[in-house]
Amino acid sequence: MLNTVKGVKDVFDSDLELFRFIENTFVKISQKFGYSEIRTPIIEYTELFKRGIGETTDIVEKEMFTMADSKGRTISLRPENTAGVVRAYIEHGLFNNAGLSKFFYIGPMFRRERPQAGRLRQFHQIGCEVFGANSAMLDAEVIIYAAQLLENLKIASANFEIQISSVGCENCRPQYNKKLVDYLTAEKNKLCETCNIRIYKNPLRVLDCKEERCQSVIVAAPKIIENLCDDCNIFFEELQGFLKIANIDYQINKRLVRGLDYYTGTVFEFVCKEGLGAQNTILAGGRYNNLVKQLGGPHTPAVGWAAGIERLILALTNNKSDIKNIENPVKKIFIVIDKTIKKQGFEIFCNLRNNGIDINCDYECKSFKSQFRLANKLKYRYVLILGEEEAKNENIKLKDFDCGCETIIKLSELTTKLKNL
RNA sequence: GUGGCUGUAGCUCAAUUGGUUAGAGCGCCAGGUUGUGGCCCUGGAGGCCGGGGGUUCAAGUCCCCUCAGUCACCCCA
Repeated sequence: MLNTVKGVKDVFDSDLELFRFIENTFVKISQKFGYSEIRTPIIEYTELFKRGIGETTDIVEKEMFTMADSKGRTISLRPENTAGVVRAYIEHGLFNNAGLSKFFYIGPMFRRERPQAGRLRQFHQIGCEVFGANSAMLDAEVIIYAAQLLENLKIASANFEIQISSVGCENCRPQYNKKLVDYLTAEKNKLCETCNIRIYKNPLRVLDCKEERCQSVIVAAPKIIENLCDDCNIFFEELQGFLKIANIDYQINKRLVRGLDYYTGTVFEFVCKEGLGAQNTILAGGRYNNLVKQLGGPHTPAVGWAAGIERLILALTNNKSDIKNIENPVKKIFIVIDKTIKKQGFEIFCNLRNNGIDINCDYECKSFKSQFRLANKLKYRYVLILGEEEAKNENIKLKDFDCGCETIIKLSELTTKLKNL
């Protein structure tokens, strides 16, 4: 039997309802916050991700789906969307537009990882990117925007924690990096194997290690947040002030590290407290002031975040009572047609639909019993009955399943009667 | 990429120490008189027991490989 590719999923029925609920909610809030949608291609030249995300990151090093096109250039399925949006921003000269560029996006991303709870090879993200301002006020707004999204998705704030930090800028990060590497090198025999490699490859990530033996070293390690330059310190203080004004509860996580190279300054994560297993970050992002320039555009400060739709679904199906808030369209009219008068039946069916009535039937004109059973199973409330008698008398019977009562309606009055139900 | 657990009808699961035509519940389809749902009865369809190889007189059951799912590591949304 043919089945789906490993780590990907078909989405339908109630899962799809949840997808739509999240996407629709996100679009609504995005408009409120002044964001406009951008849709970039799912494939990009591999080089974009190498230069954007960082050549030594795990994502680029071993998780991308990459293939050669017929002319020998390599293209990859996007593993995230920031690089693509930045590329579009530069390619279309959007930096010439007045004011900020505020984008939101929705779409599939691809990463070749071993699937597990909250982690798929094709997963879906919603996210945003804002270009053109280096401002703590903006960073605060971006976090408020995310918090409001979760609130509207009915994910209780008690269920997640907002962690913030700063990873410094081009002025303070190199100095800190050196300090950290010196410290880690001195303590290297206390560290686990992978961390010993990390010291040289990506020292910041050591701080994120969960190995027992590394913990004592990590606790005493110099923290970037305590080694920021004046500008970064002021910026981070300012951000916290704005968050307080907006009544956003947050925690400073001194060990917060993002896995993508492009982050500078503010970073944050929304971490779910329970129910998501090991993959408990539902939303994450930060500032990346150098990426636009690095990819060939003018120096343009920027900030953004992304959230995994599948993880949001896990988070919101945790407290099941809240899912009821998703409105289901009420199914109303089902028409039962006698098989001897299919033609009249089909004509009435089409007319009603053309007149804006939501109507369904079984298309096979099976036994009345069977048609009624189907209408009931599909949760219709009203059933129109078109039998030989009704057809002869130019009328039709309407049955209300709720009360079981039936009324006869003249065909000429049918549409208006149904509209008033 | 590494490790643990799992893999029997559409779904949730049974199947004694290896032993005949692999079962149940739910779901699906049909019928329970002549044109009527929900409850209830009756009947029916539907399984290469994930795939391949091996041990055995005999394998859903034991062994190996493989694929998939799942959880964790790792990484990240």
